Amino acid sequence: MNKGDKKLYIPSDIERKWQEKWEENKIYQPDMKSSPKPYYNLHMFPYPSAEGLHVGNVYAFTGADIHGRFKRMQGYDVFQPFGLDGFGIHSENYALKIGSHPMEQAGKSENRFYDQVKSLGSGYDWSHTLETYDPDYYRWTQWIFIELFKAGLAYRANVKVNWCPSCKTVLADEQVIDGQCERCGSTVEKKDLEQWMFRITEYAEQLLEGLNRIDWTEKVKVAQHNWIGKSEGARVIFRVVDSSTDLSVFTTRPDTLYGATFMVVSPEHPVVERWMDNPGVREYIGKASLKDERERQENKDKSGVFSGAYAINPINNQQIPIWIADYVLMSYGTGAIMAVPAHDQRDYDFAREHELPMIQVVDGEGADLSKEAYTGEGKLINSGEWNGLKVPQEKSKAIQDLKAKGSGEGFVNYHLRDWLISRQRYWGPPIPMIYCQHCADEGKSWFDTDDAKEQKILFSHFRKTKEDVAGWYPDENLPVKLPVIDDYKPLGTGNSPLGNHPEFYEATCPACGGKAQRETDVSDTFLDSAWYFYRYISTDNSAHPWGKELADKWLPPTIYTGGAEHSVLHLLYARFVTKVFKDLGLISSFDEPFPRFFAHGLIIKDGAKMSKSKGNVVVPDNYIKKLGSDTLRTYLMFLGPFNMGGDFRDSGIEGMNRFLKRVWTILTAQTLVSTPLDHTANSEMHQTVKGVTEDIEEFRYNTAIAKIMTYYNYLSRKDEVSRIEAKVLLQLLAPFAPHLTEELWHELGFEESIHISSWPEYDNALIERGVVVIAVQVNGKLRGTFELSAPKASQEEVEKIAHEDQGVQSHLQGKTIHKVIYVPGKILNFVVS
RNA sequence: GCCCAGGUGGUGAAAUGGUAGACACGCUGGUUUUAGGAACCAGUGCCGUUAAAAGCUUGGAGGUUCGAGUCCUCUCCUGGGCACCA
Repeated sequence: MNKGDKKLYIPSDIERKWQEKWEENKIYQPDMKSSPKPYYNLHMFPYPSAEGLHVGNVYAFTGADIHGRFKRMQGYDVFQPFGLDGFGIHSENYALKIGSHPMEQAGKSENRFYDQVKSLGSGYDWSHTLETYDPDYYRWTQWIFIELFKAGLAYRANVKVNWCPSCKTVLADEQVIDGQCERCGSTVEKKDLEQWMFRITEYAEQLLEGLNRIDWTEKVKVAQHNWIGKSEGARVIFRVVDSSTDLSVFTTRPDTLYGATFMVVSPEHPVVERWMDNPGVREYIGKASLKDERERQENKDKSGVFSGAYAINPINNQQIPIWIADYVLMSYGTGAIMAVPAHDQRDYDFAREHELPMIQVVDGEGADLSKEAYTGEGKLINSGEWNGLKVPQEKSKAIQDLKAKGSGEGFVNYHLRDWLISRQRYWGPPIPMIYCQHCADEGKSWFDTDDAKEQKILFSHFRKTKEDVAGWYPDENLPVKLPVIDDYKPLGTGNSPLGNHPEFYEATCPACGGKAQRETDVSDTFLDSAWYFYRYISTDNSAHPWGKELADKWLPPTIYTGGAEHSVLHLLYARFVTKVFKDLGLISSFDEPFPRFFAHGLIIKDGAKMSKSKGNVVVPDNYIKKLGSDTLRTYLMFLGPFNMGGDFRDSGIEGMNRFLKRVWTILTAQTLVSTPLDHTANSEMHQTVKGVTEDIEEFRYNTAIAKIMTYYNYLSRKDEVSRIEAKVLLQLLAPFAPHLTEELWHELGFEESIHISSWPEYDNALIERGVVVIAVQVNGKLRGTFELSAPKASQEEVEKIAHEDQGVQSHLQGKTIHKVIYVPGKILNFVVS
């Protein structure tokens, strides 16, 4: 290369070219069957927004791609797939909005999205793509539903669902924000509907325990921990006076039972029905049900009504009144509580409001019941034989006594609820179940069939579900295809649009052969995304969702990267499904899907989250066209640590483009020499390799890039750059700027791709510098520095030189030196007075 | 209220307890260019100064240490999540 044949860096000239070459040469396609060092580099697959690729997507994909490229150069057989999470309410709404059929729209979005992603130049294996709306994919989603059903983990229940009166549809919990519809802002109502549920609560303990064994971003683990929300306490049974009914409550403080002066049940509690005609009850229930979710959450006032009934406190046989109040939620615990106003602030407030008695049973420091409830620790008083117990430490004594009396037991309650899987929507995988009224009338279900008895089912283990599925049979002729219908708009009747299509729902009962009906709901799209990473490894397998042999080799994914916004839902569902697979024997070697998960940060724009409504969404296309994908990628990674995200600014991206141009120039505009490196050059190079290697390993891409820049700055000041220096510079930069480095790599004369070349090694021995700078401090303040050409010099020698320094001298003058601290090769501190 | 994550120049940010501000952006001056842009060179925490020196500086207050952005205690502020969870 001579100055004469200088060529300019024009990204559009090289990026497409290399992308095609890479695909042609299959450099990102490991041999799934025989790769000796499998490394499954997974990142969260996106929802293919019709607006196209978002710069936040680019950030997430690039961060994962850099990791993959780095591992590939380190000799791993990196499998990095890409796919689309295309089913769901977002896509459907968009289709509705623009008046195009979701299925048609999916095809368009798919093409556009794949094109855009390809223009990023990431190292994906494009022969293993998947889309959740592809029948070849969702047939297995349906298969999984059936597997869960057979295990007794899918059941039907009447539940309160979120209902948006304006959009006339059911919403998922995650689509309700502060009690309002995320799209139109209407206040969400509750509606009773019979729905399919997954018994995720059966796995609450396992899901909690597993968190201890996985290497995840800490805050995500904490979020899951809180979501599962384990609390340990007791279940206590209260007899209702003059009735054969019992009221069971959950409490974390059974030790304060002597202080229970009344009970409170939720207005939705079934027991309330029998008190409806007592004074004020019907009126209160009516008022409470008028309050919407939001009011109930926001108004923390303590309204309530006396039910007219009394209960017996099992520990002292005292009669206490039963109240009905909406501060007790039907959805947590048993929907009824024992109120201990002296030691629970909410009960305290309620007692004050309604002039109910209060008995202090815990005596501790700072207790002042005239002001507030005392919730701290202390000794029991007014508690009969429990007096003197240290609580809450010794609360197990209370549980023991309750158990002995037969009026309670230790109990663990979880915040986690079962997973509501039904959606009355069109754009999702149909739930593959068939319902037979005839069988239902006879109380029969699939669990009574010979089929069921033949299959080794776990039903007995998960008991209590059978009655919830009477009349239901799985349809194993998969896929149950989603038909193309024109009236796919949500009905708002609690029925899916498929419910208007007899040609879809009419079926034959697999058991009695009579007329039966297909389920017309589709499943939650979180089910699609709970297992997609299993499918990637064998997208063309038509006999099994993933294939045992490949699963043993490639699963679980070596690393998973994605946004922390999926901390709870997606990541929890995937863990649940995996644990079920393990219990069903579908997988054998692991029970956690993501042994390592790294949560990346969020890209914001001018200090604010990007959103369509704010009009500050950055679309990457133009940047790629104008400056190239390499510039955009490297710029995004330079913004800050990958786990922190960053603020997108136009001015910064130009700067990154200039840096890449300079790299281009230094390697094309001068002749590379092949003379051996001197001591300094070696030290600089090995130091850089070490630093960059360690930074990439830890996802500190920003400092890795800074170190590459520093190295470039060093090279640019040298009279001549050697071939080995150029080679290393390109290799270190290759994961960030794959096209530019590939082009220059070939200019250097290499035949094979830089991306499958071996990552440079470093030698610690060569890093040591010949000259070090020693900082001299007096009483901890910097007073001078000097160069030391013998880094191993003794303290005396160093002190001697330090004394010669003018600045140091002036601060030592007239002072007594008490102590000298020397950190070899770094710092010398005189302690004087 | 509870739980996370953060507070460092004009900006994004760096710093195994050891020279705070690496690396960039921006800005200033210069070279080059018909001009603009680009490229290259020099400078750039604050205060001060012709230039230095001295002084100040990691939200605030204490503490440990020869030495603290970093460790400890208290406190203020910002962002995010959960929230009448019994």
